[in-house]
Amino acid sequence: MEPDLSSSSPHSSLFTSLLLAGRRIRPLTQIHARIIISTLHPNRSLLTKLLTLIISSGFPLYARRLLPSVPSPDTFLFDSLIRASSRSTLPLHSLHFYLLMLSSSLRPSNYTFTSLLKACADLSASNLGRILHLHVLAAGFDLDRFVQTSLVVFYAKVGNLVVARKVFDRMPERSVVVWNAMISGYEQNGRAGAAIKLFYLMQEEGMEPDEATLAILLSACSQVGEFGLGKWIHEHYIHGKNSRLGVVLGSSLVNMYARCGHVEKAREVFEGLDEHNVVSWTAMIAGYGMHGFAEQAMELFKRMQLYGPSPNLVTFVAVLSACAHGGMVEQGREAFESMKFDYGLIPRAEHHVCMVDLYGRAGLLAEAMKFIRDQITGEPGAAVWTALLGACKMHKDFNRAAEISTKLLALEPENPSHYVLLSNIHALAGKMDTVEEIRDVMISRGWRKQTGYSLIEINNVSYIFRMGDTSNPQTVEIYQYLEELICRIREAGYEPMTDSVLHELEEEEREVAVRFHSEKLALAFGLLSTGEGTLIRIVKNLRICGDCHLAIKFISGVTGREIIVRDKHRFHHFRDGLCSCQDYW
DNA sequence: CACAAACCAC
Repeated sequence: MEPDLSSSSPHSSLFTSLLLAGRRIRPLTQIHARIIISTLHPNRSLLTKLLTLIISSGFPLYARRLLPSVPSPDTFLFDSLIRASSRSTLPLHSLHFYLLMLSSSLRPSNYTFTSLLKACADLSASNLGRILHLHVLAAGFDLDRFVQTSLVVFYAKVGNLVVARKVFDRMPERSVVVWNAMISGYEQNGRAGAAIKLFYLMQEEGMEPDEATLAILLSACSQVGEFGLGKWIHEHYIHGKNSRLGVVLGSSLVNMYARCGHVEKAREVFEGLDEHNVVSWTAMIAGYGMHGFAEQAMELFKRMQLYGPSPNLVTFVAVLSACAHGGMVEQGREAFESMKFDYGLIPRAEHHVCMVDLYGRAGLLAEAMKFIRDQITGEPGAAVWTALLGACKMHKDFNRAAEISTKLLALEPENPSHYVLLSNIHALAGKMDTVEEIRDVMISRGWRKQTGYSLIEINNVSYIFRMGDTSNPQTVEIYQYLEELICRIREAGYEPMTDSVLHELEEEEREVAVRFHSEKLALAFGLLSTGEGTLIRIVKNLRICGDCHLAIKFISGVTGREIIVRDKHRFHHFRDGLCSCQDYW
């Protein structure tokens, strides 16, 4: 008898049950039982659907046991299993199905490779993906647009931007999706400038950006503080197109405004959204947190708990770090307990780091140690020790610092930033011989310190300053004005903090006096170029140094200007001689 | 016959 697919057939009723069951393992096992006891011939497409759903519900091993019962397996069966695995929480199983597919002498299709490459991308399985690239070539799918796009995504995700770009450049036709993949690849790997440059190329080639392009670009703007472009995207593409602002772009905008220093504008966009989800709430809370506005962050978090969606792990990173930066120890502790007991979330390493930071910044170093002992199962990660070491530096607890740095260097002996931190601590302790030793080690390993720069935007034009910079046409005036400012703040009580700062290897070259640090130059230029009362915004790529922080506090006092500096970690709002970070950073 | 690639918060 021909299989009857009309609504009365038993196969069809099983199919309907499968669709109803969805990705829930219990109803799926019941359907499996019905198939076994029914007198029907096993039906391949029915079993394909069943196995796919079983994998999607997280039981790939169950599916593997069932697989031999599928009659005359075909490419579509394996493609479905590979695809379901690649999107599951256990993407590695897709490789197992691929090997079974090959050993069944079935030819892979272009669909096979898109899923496999996605699995490799998500697993950061760089070698495996490269081998699969060879399989793509051997199977003759290297000209398939979908496969090429997957290759771009894969190479970008594992950080091999050169090869990703090579595949991208060789594509005869590029969809908006592959443009987005390549731009996103740069952005994800910290190459925001390259991402923005590729977007300009995309425009030149007449390719229209879509929502995803804009979301990626807004992230790139956030990363480097390119407020001009971010604002232009908002006005030109989002506002200008008169389309309603969805929650995805809305969250990107909230993040962009906050990370470019416009936290009130971020709030305005947030309030204007028709729809809020956990991402938009989290973006706004994180925005307040990074500016040191812990009260506003906590107020919003309370509102979210009352009227918004359930906070997730990322929300708690934002909440805990806001508490840490605002010195709100008790509220942070409560939030951490609430996360576990009210929301059933299991804290991860990043939450532990926030808690250590919370106690550490507040000077409760013993409490931080106790937290590590009691709350962290297994060996704490390097990030936890880094946070604690930072706290030791802040509170000048050199004995504890020595103990912790031993653990840290044992865990990650090849991380240059640990050596920078250690060198700074020894400099603070006045152990200049050790500072020299550490510096020699860094030089011998060929570790180069990042050079610092500061960006300032005036009348929609960005200006960049490096230490001791003389490239600006107004250099003479800038340096003169800076000297004058320093005289004025010295009269107000400022004392340069040269000794410790000169040894901060991460900061600008120590050969150059602290007074020519890039943020001071940018600030002097900003004050000269703008009128009385204008807010000054500066973006710095590294952390602001202690001396610049002190000097800018005084400058905000003597000039009556409000100054916002974004450094590598957070924002500093200087006003009337004080900073929003409360000297905690 | 069907199935594919990019997209916001730390």
